[in-house]
Amino acid sequence: MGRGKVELRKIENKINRQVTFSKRRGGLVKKAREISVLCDAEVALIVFSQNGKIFEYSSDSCMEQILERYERYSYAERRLLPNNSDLPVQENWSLEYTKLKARIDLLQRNHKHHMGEDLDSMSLKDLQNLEQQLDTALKLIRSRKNQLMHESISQLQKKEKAIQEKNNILAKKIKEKDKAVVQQGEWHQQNQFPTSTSFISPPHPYLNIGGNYQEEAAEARRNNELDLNLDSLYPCHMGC
Amino acid sequence: MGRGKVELRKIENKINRQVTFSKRRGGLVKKAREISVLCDAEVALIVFSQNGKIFEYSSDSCMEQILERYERYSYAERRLLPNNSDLPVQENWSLEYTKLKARIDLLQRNHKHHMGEDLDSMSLKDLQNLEQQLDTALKLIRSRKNQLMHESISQLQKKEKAIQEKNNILAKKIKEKDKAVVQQGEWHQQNQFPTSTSFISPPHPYLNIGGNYQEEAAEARRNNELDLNLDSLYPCHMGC
DNA sequence: AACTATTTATAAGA
DNA sequence: TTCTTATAAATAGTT
Repeated sequence: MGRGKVELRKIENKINRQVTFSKRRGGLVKKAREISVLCDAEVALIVFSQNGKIFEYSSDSCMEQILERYERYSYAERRLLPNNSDLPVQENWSLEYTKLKARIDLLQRNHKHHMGEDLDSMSLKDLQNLEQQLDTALKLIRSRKNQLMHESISQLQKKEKAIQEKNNILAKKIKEKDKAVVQQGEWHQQNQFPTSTSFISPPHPYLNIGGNYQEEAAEARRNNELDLNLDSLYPCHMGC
Repeated sequence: MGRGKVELRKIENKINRQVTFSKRRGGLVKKAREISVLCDAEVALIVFSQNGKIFEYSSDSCMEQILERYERYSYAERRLLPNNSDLPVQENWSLEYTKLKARIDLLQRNHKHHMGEDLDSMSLKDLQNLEQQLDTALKLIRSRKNQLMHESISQLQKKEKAIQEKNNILAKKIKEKDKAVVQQGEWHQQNQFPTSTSFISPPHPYLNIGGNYQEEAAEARRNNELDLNLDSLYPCHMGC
């Protein structure tokens, strides 16, 4: 719009550029105000001119509030932000410091709101927003909690089943051994006075083996009891 | 620009408002891009639609960077002296920096958890804790929200009552005037044919006055209707 | 989502 | 910077 069509690229003439900036800045702010009024929208506009001068517009509520709202919203969208582990150079220290301080302020204010504090400064709309956000978060948290608990339960049930099976096997073996012992006893009775040879009977291997099995089974039962309370599983999740 | 001139105030029709928002949002972003390219400016634009949807534009560098620049600027502006006593005088800047970074990391992690993100790293106990915290916060937030709404309602009711009283007074006045008119009419009937003098009756003053009162009352009712929707009260809370 | 009559923004010139 | 003006661009109302 204007006497000539304009190409969308940097205006080379410095004076022209400055004049255009000045004019268009006014237009942009006007349009921002219009959309905010006409459509009841919340608008924040920040413009830095080429020579570092700042211009800003924000609808009804103050800029800080809109930015805070923005931070709240955009958090989900923003993935890992550039985590510059490299320390900035010495000359920028005070600037860096101020920047970090500001960021901490913002995060702390936000955190207070998430804790239900300092709500007096919030508008009805923001409150509804925050409510919805916390509600969603709470659902996610409860769902995750339930998931963990279900995992614990099913793990316990599996363990219980495994131990029960082991017990059954052990019990069966014991029975078999007992039967063998009884048969052995009958055989001994039948051969109580041997006719031709006298020898010292060695300690019967099966009896000892049987005894070992019984002890093992008892220990398994003890372990079972111990393992069947939740504590043994919690450390996986309770730690860290 | 458009078929008709548009007044600078909220578009009442919801559909229209939404359509206008959509169109103007596009235009606004386009203009923001244009000024940033043509004039080599840094621009950040954040728009929240009435129903809370977010739209953003930021020139070349990312939004976060511009906002940080803004924070830095506004922070510096707030404290007129950029290098004031708030800055630590330590020579050990790097330690200070690391500390702040750590604090930010902590706050950010915390915030994510409050948003229901990154829950996998949390233990069952931590989850239960967080759940309780959010639950408490949610209760506080809802309570504050309700308080605001109740305030709105009672304010509206007060307003309604005042207007109703005004209406009653107006109605009473009209009745009185009507009565006066009727009496006047009767008086005229009694003196319809004067015996001695003939004169032209002037337009009766009371008739006009009565008419004025009725108009006033009608207007009051119209104002009543206009003022009784919630929008007129929201700005008290919606703004900052 | 397109169209188009208008209004509005603004580039260039003064 | 500000004003003017021709013209490009945006958009309100309509289909």
